[in-house]
Amino acid sequence: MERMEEKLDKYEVLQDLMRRRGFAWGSFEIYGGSRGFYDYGPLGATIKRKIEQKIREAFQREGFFELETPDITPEKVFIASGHVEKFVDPLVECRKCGARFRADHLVEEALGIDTEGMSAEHLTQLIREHDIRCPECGGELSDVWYFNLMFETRIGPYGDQKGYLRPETAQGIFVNFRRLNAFARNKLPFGVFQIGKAYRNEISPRQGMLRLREFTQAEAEIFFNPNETEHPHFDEVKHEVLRLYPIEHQLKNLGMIEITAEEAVKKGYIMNTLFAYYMVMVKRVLLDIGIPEEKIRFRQQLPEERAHYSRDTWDAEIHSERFGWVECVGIANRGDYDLSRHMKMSGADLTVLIHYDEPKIVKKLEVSLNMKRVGPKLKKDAKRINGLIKGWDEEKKRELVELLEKDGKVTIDGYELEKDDFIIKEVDEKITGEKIVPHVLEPSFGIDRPFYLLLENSLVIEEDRTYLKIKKDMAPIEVAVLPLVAKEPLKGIAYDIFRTLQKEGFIVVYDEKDTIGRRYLRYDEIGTPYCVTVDNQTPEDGTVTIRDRDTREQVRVKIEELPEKLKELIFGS
RNA sequence: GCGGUGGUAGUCUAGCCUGGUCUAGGACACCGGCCUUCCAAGCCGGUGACCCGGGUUCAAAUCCCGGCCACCGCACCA
Repeated sequence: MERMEEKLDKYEVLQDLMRRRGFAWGSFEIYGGSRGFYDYGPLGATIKRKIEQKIREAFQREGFFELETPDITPEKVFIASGHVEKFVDPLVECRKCGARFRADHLVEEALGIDTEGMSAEHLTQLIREHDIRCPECGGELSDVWYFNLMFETRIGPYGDQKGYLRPETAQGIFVNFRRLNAFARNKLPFGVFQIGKAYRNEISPRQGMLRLREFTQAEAEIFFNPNETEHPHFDEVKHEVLRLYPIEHQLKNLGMIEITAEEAVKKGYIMNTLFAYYMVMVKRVLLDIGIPEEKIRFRQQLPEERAHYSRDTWDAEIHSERFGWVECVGIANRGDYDLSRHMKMSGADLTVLIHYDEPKIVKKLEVSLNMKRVGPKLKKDAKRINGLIKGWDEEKKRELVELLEKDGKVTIDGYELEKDDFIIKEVDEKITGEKIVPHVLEPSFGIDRPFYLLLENSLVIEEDRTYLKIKKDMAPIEVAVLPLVAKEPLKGIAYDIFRTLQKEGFIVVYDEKDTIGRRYLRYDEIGTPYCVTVDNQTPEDGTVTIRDRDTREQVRVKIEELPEKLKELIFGS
């Protein structure tokens, strides 16, 4: 009970801190606010950019290409992607008590049947036929309607084209596949990423920043040959230990396991080294952002949890004192779902030619009519039937030849044809490669959730101070320069140091207000890792002190050495 | 969306039940000044609020209705 209060306390303290010191708060405050939207203040926006930058750098280290595509997207794209059909919940309302339910869940429960893909009309019909009633009050239920979680809009002044705000950034990458593939010079695998906004009209957003209607994602789509699922650099990461929570362990309540990436693949927990490689990458990015290792785990999604496009998904979850394990990154095997769907819908060729090491020589039957002989017989139909035969596949041609060998004749389209009516040749065909639809592995980072969880995990409440023990290079203000007292010559010297550090590229502030202790705590609270203090010794020997946020200890350094020293301390370089 | 509780300066809160004495009080924070030589010291001065919209009433922070937002429970979370 006491612990519960502490947790609530910490959450309250953090919410207060985020608002008061300019990290983040609910949007549109002066008009009463709107659920599911959050603003990033000056310090929050800085941290958010730093998180994005860490992810960007990680993707770039893998050689991925960055892309930027529109938020507003024509309907066709999401018909192809399945979002128009599948990104919906069938809802039903009780006419008596007004309670709302998932219609499919009610029907499944009442009749024990699979409702996957059923229309609203069908569900309504089933509810009427079997007189399914409100589980709360027994009242009559309304008709079923589908609620799509995408925000709709109209493109153009006459509303001629329907559009949606994208519910994921991924589709912008898939629809650009031909150009991206050309950019990659037709060579798999390659990765493309996009950092941008996505929108979901959540039925009931709650939990602060954890379920937003507009949020930022960093998604990478790795296009690979499904026959080549080994990552060439897996050796570099194979000893990394991952904390896994596989499906089976969830179903049988077996708890989590800690296992190296290599063992996880060997024992079949993770399907291949390609998948495992990117799980390690995701873990390292989260560590780089400053999430403590013990707060990270990978949970495999249960089949019924998976999105419509997913064959297998592992979520990187971060532990929150307040909310438990929170999904922050999804790593999904999307197979060829998206490219195949876009290929069908648009007619574009989204395949890649996979070259064989050596061209394959394949024996191939060429069968056609001997027009000289059959022409007079078939007259007008000769050309048509010839085309028909040429278009047959290998198997059908073989059958034809066998029949001719056996019977000496065959009937096609009402005409009886003899062996000599055909020209049959066996030729060698050189095949240089094979066209495949690439498969996709997708590590998809949320940005807002790690942002919140980074702050929550960084917040330290002590007897005499509350401070953000945020990873030093993630701090929104990296250095504060403080004259011990607001008097010359200390003020002037401090201000000069401030300008120098600013020009050196630090995010730095100058502050002379209030007593020194108060200022230290002011910067501790927003996570500033170092305060540079100009004291009475400074005018004498040109040294200042650097105070450490976490230990409160001070070291004295020469002013000229400050930029170098601070870079080393903050960025470790 | 449903039900419950709530919404007073940047933050926490007094006042609300029992309408007027509220020109809305306090603390912290913030701004200006004085003082101040290392971890939230002190003094002086200052800025700043009744969530929004209706209604009842001579009179509404206070009572009633609707909306919005927050928290809790339910439902939802591809």
